[in-house]
Amino acid sequence: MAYDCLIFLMGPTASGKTALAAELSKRIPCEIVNVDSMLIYRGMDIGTAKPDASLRARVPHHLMDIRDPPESYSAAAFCRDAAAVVRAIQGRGRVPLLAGGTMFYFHALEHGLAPMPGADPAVRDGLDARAHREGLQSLHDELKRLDPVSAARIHPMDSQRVQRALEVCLSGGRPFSQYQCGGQRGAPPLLTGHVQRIGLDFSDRARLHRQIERRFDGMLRGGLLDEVAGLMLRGDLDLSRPSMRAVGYRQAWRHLCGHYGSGEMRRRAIAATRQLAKKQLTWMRRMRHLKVYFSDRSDFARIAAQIEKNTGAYQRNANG
RNA sequence: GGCCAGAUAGCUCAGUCGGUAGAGCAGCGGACUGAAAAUCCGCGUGUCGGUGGUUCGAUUCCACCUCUGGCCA
Repeated sequence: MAYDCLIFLMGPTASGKTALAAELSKRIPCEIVNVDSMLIYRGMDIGTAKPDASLRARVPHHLMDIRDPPESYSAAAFCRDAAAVVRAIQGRGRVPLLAGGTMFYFHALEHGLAPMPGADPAVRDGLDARAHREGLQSLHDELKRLDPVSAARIHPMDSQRVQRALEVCLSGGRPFSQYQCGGQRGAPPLLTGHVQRIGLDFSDRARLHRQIERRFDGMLRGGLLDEVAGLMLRGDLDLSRPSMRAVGYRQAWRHLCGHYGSGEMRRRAIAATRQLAKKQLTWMRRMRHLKVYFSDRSDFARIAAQIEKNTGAYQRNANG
């Protein structure tokens, strides 16, 4: 037997994705594929609320602990990795359970990324230096010359998008916007099979906020500061690395450097987590065919049973 | 008990020579094509501590009261 389907499980931070994934894995022969840009890092366990060893021993987890903290990753790399892993899981006759909170990765997986030049560290460094010297407006002015369509769409102060667009123009020789339009038309879909999209949220924002606060305090008790102190001791990290911009890690890092006290660190980290959750919810609101459950009003066993039933409908003979 | 300072947005505070007020942070909404836990855009949410007085009009001036700091006893 095999399954011609896969499950997306998404939700803001602290909404209970891991708990529901654990419940699902008891009922459905599945393997979990991480869809979170921070769970990919080895040695970042406490602040990312990585699934514990017992769950990872019971159910195979993919795309977790695949990078060292000084390295970077990307949506495109994720799409390639995830597509391969999903095919392999389907080949083993199991259901891929894609779970995480990086909504851009879910979006890229479903809608594809137009083929175009990838990130080029040398070009980025050059653009960073230029932005520092001449200001962001100057970069945007140059984008206006090279790619007026993108310049009109990207706000001059949006440093990362201005730089990315310029990076593509400079290293690809064609305007960024030209790669974008139509790029994904001819590309084959990354995934095959019916997708069940499950979202988690709280019935009211204040409850999510309380949960975020409780969870961060738990991380502090669990040794978050020791974890970050250990990362600092490596000597090959700084706050410009994507991994060290992670919510909680960034504030702990600054606290350990003496920028502010522990109370201020806690306050800022919790606020940053709330802001992250809010942005995740903004993505979720415009996702189509998403079945959203309220974590604070739901019985995860019951949800899992419902999803198990839906999944059964996509079971087929392996030779059929 | 006396004196002084303060009381304005959820928090920290600015301001109004008398015409009902604005910053930062927090919050809310949005964008998102190889950094996405990133990077941006938009929005001020208010018995100006209470009661009275002066005034056409008081958050602003005056008196008293309450509370919070500080100093003196």
